[in-house]
Amino acid sequence: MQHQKLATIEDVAALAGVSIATVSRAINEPTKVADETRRKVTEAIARTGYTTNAMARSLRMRRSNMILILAPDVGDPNFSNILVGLETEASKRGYGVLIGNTQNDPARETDYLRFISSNQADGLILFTGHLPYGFGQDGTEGRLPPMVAVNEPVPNADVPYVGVDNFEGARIATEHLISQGHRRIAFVGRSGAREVNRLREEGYRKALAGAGISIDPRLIIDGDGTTESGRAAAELMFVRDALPTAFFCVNDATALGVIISLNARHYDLPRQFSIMGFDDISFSSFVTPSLTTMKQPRHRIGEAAMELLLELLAGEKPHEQQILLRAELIVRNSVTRFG
Amino acid sequence: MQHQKLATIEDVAALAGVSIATVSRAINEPTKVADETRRKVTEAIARTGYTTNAMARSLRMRRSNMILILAPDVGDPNFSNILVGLETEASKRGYGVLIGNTQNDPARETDYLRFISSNQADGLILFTGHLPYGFGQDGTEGRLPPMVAVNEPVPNADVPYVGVDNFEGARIATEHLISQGHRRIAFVGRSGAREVNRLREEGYRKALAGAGISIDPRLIIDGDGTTESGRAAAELMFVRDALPTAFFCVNDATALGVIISLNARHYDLPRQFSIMGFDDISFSSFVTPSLTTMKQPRHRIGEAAMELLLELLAGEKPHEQQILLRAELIVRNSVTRFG
DNA sequence: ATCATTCATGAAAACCTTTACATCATTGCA
DNA sequence: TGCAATGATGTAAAGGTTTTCATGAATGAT
Repeated sequence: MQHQKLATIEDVAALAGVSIATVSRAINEPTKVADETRRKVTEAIARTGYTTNAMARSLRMRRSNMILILAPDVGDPNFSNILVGLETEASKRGYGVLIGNTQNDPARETDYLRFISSNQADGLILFTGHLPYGFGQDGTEGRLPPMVAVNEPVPNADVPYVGVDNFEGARIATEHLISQGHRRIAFVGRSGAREVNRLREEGYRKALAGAGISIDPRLIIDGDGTTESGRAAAELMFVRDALPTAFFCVNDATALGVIISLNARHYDLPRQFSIMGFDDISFSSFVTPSLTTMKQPRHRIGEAAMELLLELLAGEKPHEQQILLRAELIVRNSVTRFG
Repeated sequence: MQHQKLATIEDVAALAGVSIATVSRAINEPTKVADETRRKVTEAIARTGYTTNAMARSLRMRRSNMILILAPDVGDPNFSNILVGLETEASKRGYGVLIGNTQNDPARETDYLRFISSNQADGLILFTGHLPYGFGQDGTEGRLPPMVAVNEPVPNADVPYVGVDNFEGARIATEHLISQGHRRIAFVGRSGAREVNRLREEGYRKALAGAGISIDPRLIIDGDGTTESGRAAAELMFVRDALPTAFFCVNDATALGVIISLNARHYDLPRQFSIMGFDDISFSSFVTPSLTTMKQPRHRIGEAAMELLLELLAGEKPHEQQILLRAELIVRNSVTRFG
């Protein structure tokens, strides 16, 4: 350990000729200390290069000023942009962020809980859509640490949630297609398992109902949100021979799959088919045709979630149990007028 | 603070009828304790739900088992994939990772150093390409904490480095173009500032020299690695009217810009121009034409860097001061035979 | 002048571990 | 049997803060 011994609060106290209590106060509650003493302390700190030992402080105060972020896939671009918002807000308030990549592995989820139970983290941001395995079981219910769910809500547990308004966004997206004259609109990416997909499907249905368009079940295709599932879904439509004039895809990754499939079949996009995505991930503007989609305010989502969590940590009752941010329609080239 | 008071080592000791020292040993050095006592302790731990307080332990042991990762842009896809490797390896060895988004802001970099100086992190992974502002100045040189640079080497400081072999990768990429019959090959993305760009340009030059092709300075264009810079570079070539048959781009983002520009001018790719990238970021396979590129072993880079850092922390001399991993040629559709 | 407040400071406890050292019992060997 | 060596456990110190409570000085009011 090359790290030579660091100055402690005692060194500062000695140099300033005061007690350690005074030094501590001079740092944390400057008004409670006489001007002159404060000056001496400040100088002593500068001279010794003192910086307070976070471990000792955390031990004493029983809080670490750390937030644990649990995500199934840290590499996911949708995640990493929200992370920026989370980190920005946390660091602004003096908190650090610890990240845990769970890969949906129960063992890893449980393992990460040690950060909470050992006081290494004060709160939790959850991207997983469920309580970490090991929580909420065996009556430990009451002990849940402060936490906020992002992106995927947590069913059957009242965990505050921050995310985009999927229902409303999907409705707007579908209405945009309708406004362009489309009436046979497919929904690609139905899923019983994922809440997000379900909400987007609801929005889609709502828009169609609102326009008096009846739903053709053959135009609703399952998918898990991957590019591959989008490709497969498009292929399936050709097999079934029930074709839409527009595809509303549950997310951009899926939309990309649809585009790849249609391009491979040498259709002229968007003249022959319109495609609408959801998310606005980075490459959506680069695909050909560039993707018309609903943009998630990712940075803002991260900020809002962290704000909410910090409120919780401060002991305040959260303003609201759920914050839904609006998605914004981004018009590019993949949707065009029909008829 | 709903968190009811947690069990301490004393509670366990009392329940097991032993001293706290014995409990500590039973946990950390099980062999040093009699079988029977160990059993009693284990049971007491289970009964109390005890988990050791990381703060107290860290305070005492003067190490936090945390690694701080400093990156200019946490949202960057190239970063986030390496992060997965870093995190995987760290968590395997019982370390947590703390992330700091510096945005190249000196103030933020300095701020993050408090994690190091306050013992909240034992080591540092650096993506920034330079020592954090506030380090290495004023003779504090000797105090540098254990750290490893990733992606961007740190000039003028012997910081161990892990990254892809940019020179060799660029050479292989360029040779691939040459092998396809290209002789007028542009290099897009020269930069005086970025070491990575410089190395890739060197590899490019080496390959041309090796094939006895003289370099046309008009085919070497500046760029900062963004998609926009790629677009601008392509446009510039048309203005200059010195056209290549193939573009070797310093990275995939740049290549994408070139493709966008050429597509906009309605060239038939790859028939009229070949494009080669570097990095293999996620959307490279989805662009039209899909991008032939050099794939960075991102996950492996993360793992190797973390391994190296943990070795350093364990006090071992690192095997090597620099680990260069090979980039792999990924052949897709953007490069085709010329002539 | 007296007394109650207020203000600035200090002493010491508490936060929860790990570990050096001491103690005592047991074992092994001559 | 006697003594050294080994093994298991306990006591107490140390790690560096924050904060309660006590103390004493200074201020203000009567």
